[in-house]
Amino acid sequence: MDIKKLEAWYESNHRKLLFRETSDPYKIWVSEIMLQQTQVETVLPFFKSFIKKYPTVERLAKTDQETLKKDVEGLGYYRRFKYMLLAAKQIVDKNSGFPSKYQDVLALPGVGKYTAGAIMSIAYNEPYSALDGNVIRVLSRYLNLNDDFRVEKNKKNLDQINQEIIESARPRIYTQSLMELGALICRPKNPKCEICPLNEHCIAYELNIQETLPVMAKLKDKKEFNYITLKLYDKNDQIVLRKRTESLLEGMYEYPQFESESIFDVISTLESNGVVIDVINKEMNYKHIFTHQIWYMKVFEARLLKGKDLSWMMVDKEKIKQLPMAVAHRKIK
DNA sequence: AATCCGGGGTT
DNA sequence: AACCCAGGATT
Repeated sequence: MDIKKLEAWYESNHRKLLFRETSDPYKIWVSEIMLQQTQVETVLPFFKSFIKKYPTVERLAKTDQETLKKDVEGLGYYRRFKYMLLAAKQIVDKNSGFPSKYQDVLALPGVGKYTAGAIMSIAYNEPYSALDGNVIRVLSRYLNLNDDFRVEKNKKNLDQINQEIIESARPRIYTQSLMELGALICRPKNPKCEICPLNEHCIAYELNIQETLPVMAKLKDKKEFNYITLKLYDKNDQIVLRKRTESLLEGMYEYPQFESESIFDVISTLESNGVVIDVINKEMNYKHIFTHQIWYMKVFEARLLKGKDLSWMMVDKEKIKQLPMAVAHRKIK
Protein backbone atom coordinates (compact mmCIF):
# COMPACT_ATOMS: atom_id res chain seq x y z
CA MET A 1 0.00 0.00 0.00
CA ASP A 2 1.33 3.43 -0.98
CA ILE A 3 0.59 4.89 2.42
CA LYS A 4 2.87 7.88 1.95
CA LYS A 5 1.17 8.91 -1.30
CA LEU A 6 -2.28 8.31 0.16
CA GLU A 7 -1.62 10.40 3.24
CA ALA A 8 0.02 13.14 1.19
CA TRP A 9 -3.00 13.20 -1.11
CA TYR A 10 -5.26 13.52 1.92
CA GLU A 11 -3.37 16.38 3.43
CA SER A 12 -3.65 18.53 0.34
CA ASN A 13 -7.09 17.42 -0.93
CA HIS A 14 -9.40 16.62 1.95
CA ARG A 15 -12.57 18.56 2.59
CA LYS A 16 -12.55 20.88 5.58
CA LEU A 17 -15.27 19.23 7.58
CA LEU A 18 -16.54 20.83 10.77
CA PHE A 19 -16.37 17.56 12.68
CA ARG A 20 -12.74 17.05 11.67
CA GLU A 21 -11.52 20.34 13.10
CA THR A 22 -11.36 18.76 16.52
CA SER A 23 -9.96 15.68 18.19
CA ASP A 24 -12.41 15.92 21.07
CA PRO A 25 -13.50 12.27 21.36
CA TYR A 26 -17.02 13.34 22.31
CA LYS A 27 -17.44 15.31 19.09
CA ILE A 28 -15.82 12.58 17.01
CA TRP A 29 -18.22 10.10 18.59
CA VAL A 30 -21.27 12.29 17.86
CA SER A 31 -20.18 12.71 14.25
CA GLU A 32 -19.53 9.01 13.76
CA ILE A 33 -22.93 8.05 15.12
CA MET A 34 -24.55 10.58 12.77
CA LEU A 35 -22.43 9.34 9.86
CA GLN A 36 -23.62 5.75 10.23
CA GLN A 37 -25.50 5.02 7.00
CA THR A 38 -25.68 8.74 6.33
CA GLN A 39 -23.90 11.01 3.87
CA VAL A 40 -21.50 13.72 5.02
CA GLU A 41 -23.54 16.49 3.39
CA THR A 42 -26.67 15.36 5.21
CA VAL A 43 -24.89 15.24 8.55
CA LEU A 44 -23.16 18.64 8.47
CA PRO A 45 -26.04 20.95 9.45
CA PHE A 46 -27.27 18.50 12.08
CA PHE A 47 -23.80 18.20 13.60
CA LYS A 48 -23.38 21.94 13.77
CA SER A 49 -26.60 22.65 15.62
CA PHE A 50 -26.20 19.54 17.75
CA ILE A 51 -22.78 20.55 19.09
CA LYS A 52 -24.00 24.08 19.69
CA LYS A 53 -26.84 22.72 21.81
CA TYR A 54 -24.86 19.87 23.37
CA PRO A 55 -21.20 20.99 23.56
CA THR A 56 -20.26 18.32 26.10
CA VAL A 57 -21.31 14.81 26.97
CA GLU A 58 -22.51 16.14 30.33
CA ARG A 59 -24.92 18.49 28.60
CA LEU A 60 -26.12 15.72 26.29
CA ALA A 61 -26.74 13.37 29.20
CA LYS A 62 -29.21 15.86 30.69
CA THR A 63 -31.60 15.80 27.74
CA ASP A 64 -34.43 13.33 27.15
CA GLN A 65 -35.24 10.91 24.36
CA GLU A 66 -38.06 12.95 22.84
CA THR A 67 -36.07 16.19 22.74
CA LEU A 68 -33.14 14.36 21.20
CA LYS A 69 -35.38 12.72 18.58
CA LYS A 70 -36.67 16.13 17.59
CA ASP A 71 -33.10 17.42 17.31
CA VAL A 72 -32.20 14.70 14.81
CA GLU A 73 -35.53 14.49 12.99
CA GLY A 74 -34.85 13.65 9.36
CA LEU A 75 -31.61 11.74 9.86
CA GLY A 76 -33.30 8.35 10.05
CA TYR A 77 -32.32 5.22 11.99
CA TYR A 78 -33.50 6.93 15.17
CA ARG A 79 -32.51 4.01 17.37
CA ARG A 80 -28.88 5.09 17.11
CA PHE A 81 -29.76 8.25 19.06
CA LYS A 82 -31.62 6.30 21.68
CA TYR A 83 -28.36 4.39 22.23
CA MET A 84 -26.39 7.62 22.03
CA LEU A 85 -28.29 9.09 24.97
CA LEU A 86 -27.95 5.87 26.96
CA ALA A 87 -24.21 5.94 26.32
CA ALA A 88 -23.96 9.60 27.35
CA LYS A 89 -25.70 8.84 30.63
CA GLN A 90 -23.36 5.89 31.23
CA ILE A 91 -20.29 8.01 30.59
CA VAL A 92 -21.45 10.77 32.93
CA ASP A 93 -22.45 8.30 35.64
CA LYS A 94 -18.98 6.76 35.62
CA ASN A 95 -17.51 10.26 35.96
CA SER A 96 -14.24 9.34 34.24
CA GLY A 97 -14.69 11.27 31.01
CA PHE A 98 -15.13 9.89 27.52
CA PRO A 99 -13.54 6.41 27.44
CA SER A 100 -10.12 6.19 25.83
CA LYS A 101 -9.58 2.42 25.76
CA TYR A 102 -10.78 0.50 22.70
CA GLN A 103 -12.73 -2.06 24.71
CA ASP A 104 -14.50 0.66 26.72
CA VAL A 105 -15.41 2.59 23.56
CA LEU A 106 -16.67 -0.59 21.89
CA ALA A 107 -18.79 -1.33 24.94
CA LEU A 108 -20.82 1.88 24.55
CA PRO A 109 -24.38 1.30 23.33
CA GLY A 110 -24.62 1.96 19.60
CA VAL A 111 -20.88 1.65 19.04
CA GLY A 112 -19.75 -1.33 16.99
CA LYS A 113 -16.40 -2.33 15.57
CA TYR A 114 -16.37 0.34 12.87
CA THR A 115 -17.33 3.26 15.11
CA ALA A 116 -14.94 2.16 17.85
CA GLY A 117 -12.11 1.97 15.30
CA ALA A 118 -13.02 5.40 13.91
CA ILE A 119 -13.02 7.00 17.36
CA MET A 120 -9.77 5.33 18.41
CA SER A 121 -7.93 6.27 15.23
CA ILE A 122 -9.38 9.73 14.56
CA ALA A 123 -9.72 11.04 18.11
CA TYR A 124 -6.86 9.22 19.84
CA ASN A 125 -4.56 8.50 16.88
CA GLU A 126 -4.38 4.83 17.91
CA PRO A 127 -4.04 2.08 15.29
CA TYR A 128 -7.48 0.45 15.18
CA SER A 129 -9.10 -0.51 11.88
CA ALA A 130 -12.26 1.40 10.94
CA LEU A 131 -13.80 -0.54 8.08
CA ASP A 132 -16.72 1.40 6.63
CA GLY A 133 -18.26 1.20 3.17
CA ASN A 134 -15.71 3.61 1.69
CA VAL A 135 -12.79 1.63 3.03
CA ILE A 136 -14.27 -1.64 1.78
CA ARG A 137 -14.61 -0.13 -1.68
CA VAL A 138 -11.07 1.26 -1.81
CA LEU A 139 -9.38 -1.86 -0.46
CA SER A 140 -11.45 -4.36 -2.45
CA ARG A 141 -10.45 -2.54 -5.63
CA TYR A 142 -6.85 -1.97 -4.69
CA LEU A 143 -6.40 -5.65 -3.80
CA ASN A 144 -8.93 -6.98 -6.35
CA LEU A 145 -11.04 -8.90 -3.85
CA ASN A 146 -14.16 -10.56 -5.27
CA ASP A 147 -15.70 -11.58 -1.98
CA ASP A 148 -19.26 -10.58 -1.15
CA PHE A 149 -18.75 -8.01 1.57
CA ARG A 150 -22.25 -8.37 2.89
CA VAL A 151 -20.97 -11.69 4.25
CA GLU A 152 -19.58 -11.08 7.72
CA LYS A 153 -16.66 -13.48 7.35
CA ASN A 154 -15.33 -11.57 4.34
CA LYS A 155 -15.62 -8.25 6.16
CA LYS A 156 -13.72 -9.74 9.04
CA ASN A 157 -10.89 -10.85 6.78
CA LEU A 158 -10.62 -7.43 5.19
CA ASP A 159 -10.75 -5.80 8.61
CA GLN A 160 -7.72 -7.88 9.57
CA ILE A 161 -5.87 -6.69 6.46
CA ASN A 162 -6.76 -3.07 7.22
CA GLN A 163 -5.61 -3.55 10.81
CA GLU A 164 -2.19 -4.67 9.62
CA ILE A 165 -1.89 -1.66 7.31
CA ILE A 166 -2.91 0.91 9.90
CA GLU A 167 -0.29 -0.41 12.31
CA SER A 168 2.42 0.98 10.06
CA ALA A 169 0.56 4.20 9.22
CA ARG A 170 -0.41 7.41 10.98
CA PRO A 171 -3.78 6.22 12.29
CA ARG A 172 -5.57 9.58 12.44
CA ILE A 173 -4.55 10.48 8.90
CA TYR A 174 -4.82 6.97 7.47
CA THR A 175 -8.41 6.27 8.50
CA GLN A 176 -9.62 9.65 7.31
CA SER A 177 -7.68 9.45 4.05
CA LEU A 178 -9.21 6.11 3.06
CA MET A 179 -12.71 7.38 3.78
CA GLU A 180 -12.07 10.65 1.97
CA LEU A 181 -10.57 8.81 -0.99
CA GLY A 182 -13.65 6.59 -1.10
CA ALA A 183 -15.92 9.63 -1.08
CA LEU A 184 -14.04 11.84 -3.56
CA ILE A 185 -12.02 9.57 -5.87
CA CYS A 186 -12.81 5.90 -5.43
CA ARG A 187 -16.53 6.49 -5.83
CA PRO A 188 -19.07 3.72 -6.45
CA LYS A 189 -19.72 5.00 -9.97
CA ASN A 190 -17.30 6.90 -12.22
CA PRO A 191 -14.23 6.66 -9.98
CA LYS A 192 -11.50 9.18 -10.82
CA CYS A 193 -8.78 6.59 -11.17
CA GLU A 194 -6.57 8.81 -13.35
CA ILE A 195 -5.91 11.14 -10.43
CA CYS A 196 -5.98 8.55 -7.65
CA PRO A 197 -2.87 8.45 -5.44
CA LEU A 198 -3.19 4.66 -5.32
CA ASN A 199 -3.53 4.05 -9.06
CA GLU A 200 0.01 2.76 -9.53
CA HIS A 201 -0.61 -0.52 -7.72
CA CYS A 202 -4.40 -0.75 -7.83
CA ILE A 203 -5.14 -4.17 -9.32
CA ALA A 204 -8.73 -3.43 -10.26
CA TYR A 205 -7.63 -0.31 -12.14
CA GLU A 206 -4.93 -2.25 -13.94
CA LEU A 207 -7.55 -4.80 -15.04
CA ASN A 208 -10.14 -2.05 -15.64
CA ILE A 209 -12.70 -3.78 -13.44
CA GLN A 210 -12.91 -1.12 -10.74
CA GLU A 211 -16.62 -0.51 -11.22
CA THR A 212 -17.45 -4.18 -10.68
CA LEU A 213 -16.08 -3.99 -7.14
CA PRO A 214 -16.91 -4.36 -4.36
CA VAL A 215 -19.30 -7.27 -4.81
CA MET A 216 -22.41 -6.82 -2.70
CA ALA A 217 -25.24 -9.35 -2.62
CA LYS A 218 -28.60 -7.94 -3.61
CA LEU A 219 -30.90 -6.94 -0.79
CA LYS A 220 -34.24 -8.63 -0.54
CA ASP A 221 -37.30 -6.91 -1.89
CA LYS A 222 -39.15 -4.31 0.11
CA LYS A 223 -42.43 -5.25 1.74
CA GLU A 224 -45.32 -3.04 0.70
CA PHE A 225 -48.04 -1.68 2.99
CA ASN A 226 -51.25 0.15 2.16
CA TYR A 227 -52.44 2.66 4.74
CA ILE A 228 -55.43 4.85 5.21
CA THR A 229 -53.97 7.88 6.97
CA LEU A 230 -56.19 10.38 8.76
CA LYS A 231 -55.82 14.08 9.33
CA LEU A 232 -58.38 13.93 12.06
CA TYR A 233 -59.68 17.04 13.83
CA ASP A 234 -61.67 17.08 17.05
CA LYS A 235 -64.40 19.54 18.08
CA ASN A 236 -61.81 22.06 19.27
CA ASP A 237 -60.08 21.90 15.92
CA GLN A 238 -57.10 20.14 17.45
CA ILE A 239 -55.50 17.38 15.43
CA VAL A 240 -55.14 13.76 16.50
CA LEU A 241 -51.61 12.34 16.72
CA ARG A 242 -50.21 9.12 18.03
CA LYS A 243 -46.76 8.43 19.49
CA ARG A 244 -45.39 5.29 17.88
CA THR A 245 -44.49 2.36 20.10
CA GLU A 246 -43.47 0.01 17.29
CA SER A 247 -39.76 -0.63 16.83
CA LEU A 248 -39.95 1.08 13.44
CA LEU A 249 -39.87 4.83 14.14
CA GLU A 250 -40.31 4.24 17.86
CA GLY A 251 -41.12 7.45 19.74
CA MET A 252 -41.92 9.44 16.61
CA TYR A 253 -45.36 11.02 16.25
CA GLU A 254 -47.68 10.20 13.38
CA TYR A 255 -51.16 10.77 12.09
CA PRO A 256 -53.40 7.83 12.95
CA GLN A 257 -53.23 5.30 10.15
CA PHE A 258 -54.67 1.89 9.48
CA GLU A 259 -53.45 -0.91 7.28
CA SER A 260 -56.27 -0.95 4.74
CA GLU A 261 -57.05 0.12 1.22
CA SER A 262 -60.57 1.27 1.96
CA ILE A 263 -61.69 4.29 3.97
CA PHE A 264 -65.04 2.55 4.42
CA ASP A 265 -63.39 -0.38 6.17
CA VAL A 266 -61.56 2.01 8.45
CA ILE A 267 -64.77 3.87 9.28
CA SER A 268 -66.55 0.67 10.25
CA THR A 269 -63.60 -0.69 12.21
CA LEU A 270 -63.46 2.54 14.20
CA GLU A 271 -67.20 2.49 14.77
CA SER A 272 -67.05 -1.01 16.21
CA ASN A 273 -64.65 0.49 18.77
CA GLY A 274 -66.98 3.37 19.59
CA VAL A 275 -65.20 5.94 17.47
CA VAL A 276 -67.24 7.91 14.97
CA ILE A 277 -65.62 10.03 12.31
CA ASP A 278 -66.98 12.11 9.48
CA VAL A 279 -64.80 12.10 6.41
CA ILE A 280 -64.61 15.57 4.92
CA ASN A 281 -62.53 14.91 1.86
CA LYS A 282 -59.90 12.76 0.26
CA GLU A 283 -56.61 14.56 0.05
CA MET A 284 -53.53 13.09 -1.60
CA ASN A 285 -51.83 9.77 -2.05
CA TYR A 286 -48.29 9.57 -0.69
CA LYS A 287 -45.58 7.00 -1.11
CA HIS A 288 -42.67 6.62 1.28
CA ILE A 289 -39.76 4.26 0.75
CA PHE A 290 -37.79 2.82 3.65
CA THR A 291 -34.99 0.29 3.44
CA HIS A 292 -37.25 -2.73 3.85
CA GLN A 293 -40.72 -1.26 3.42
CA ILE A 294 -42.77 0.90 1.14
CA TRP A 295 -45.75 2.73 2.55
CA TYR A 296 -48.61 3.70 0.23
CA MET A 297 -50.74 6.18 2.13
CA LYS A 298 -54.19 7.41 1.15
CA VAL A 299 -54.73 10.56 3.19
CA PHE A 300 -58.21 11.68 4.25
CA GLU A 301 -59.28 14.72 6.21
CA ALA A 302 -61.92 13.90 8.81
CA ARG A 303 -63.75 15.19 11.84
CA LEU A 304 -63.82 13.24 15.09
CA LEU A 305 -67.46 13.14 16.26
CA LYS A 306 -67.42 10.61 19.07
CA GLY A 307 -65.03 8.51 21.15
CA LYS A 308 -61.25 8.22 20.90
CA ASP A 309 -58.49 5.67 20.96
CA LEU A 310 -56.46 5.49 24.18
CA SER A 311 -53.23 6.06 22.24
CA TRP A 312 -54.46 9.29 20.67
CA MET A 313 -53.49 12.74 21.80
CA MET A 314 -54.97 16.05 20.72
CA VAL A 315 -52.50 18.64 19.55
CA ASP A 316 -52.84 22.23 18.40
CA LYS A 317 -52.13 22.35 14.69
CA GLU A 318 -49.21 24.74 15.18
CA LYS A 319 -47.61 22.43 17.75
CA ILE A 320 -47.13 19.57 15.31
CA LYS A 321 -43.87 20.96 14.04
CA GLN A 322 -42.42 20.94 17.53
CA LEU A 323 -42.85 17.18 17.87
CA PRO A 324 -40.54 14.55 16.39
CA MET A 325 -42.22 13.13 13.33
CA ALA A 326 -40.82 10.81 10.69
CA VAL A 327 -40.38 12.18 7.19
CA ALA A 328 -43.02 9.73 5.98
CA HIS A 329 -45.68 11.82 7.75
CA ARG A 330 -43.90 15.15 7.99
CA LYS A 331 -44.18 15.44 4.22
CA ILE A 332 -47.95 15.05 4.30
CA LYS A 333 -49.46 18.46 3.67
C1' DA B 1 -26.47 -15.87 9.47
C1' DA B 2 -30.57 -13.35 8.62
C1' DT B 3 -33.43 -9.52 9.75
C1' DC B 4 -34.73 -5.06 11.37
C1' DC B 5 -33.80 -0.19 11.56
C1' DG B 6 -34.57 5.82 7.40
C1' DG B 7 -33.52 8.73 4.29
C1' DG B 8 -31.28 10.78 0.38
C1' DG B 9 -29.08 10.63 -4.03
C1' DT B 10 -28.41 9.24 -9.12
C1' DT B 11 -29.76 7.26 -13.45
C1' DA C 1 -39.54 4.10 -11.67
C1' DA C 2 -35.45 1.59 -10.61
C1' DC C 3 -31.32 1.76 -9.02
C1' DC C 4 -27.51 3.04 -5.53
C1' DC C 5 -25.48 3.72 -0.64
C1' DA C 6 -24.71 1.28 4.33
C1' DG C 7 -23.31 0.24 10.79
C1' DG C 8 -25.38 -1.79 14.96
C1' DA C 9 -28.55 -4.55 17.56
C1' DT C 10 -31.46 -8.32 17.81
C1' DT C 11 -32.96 -12.83 17.00
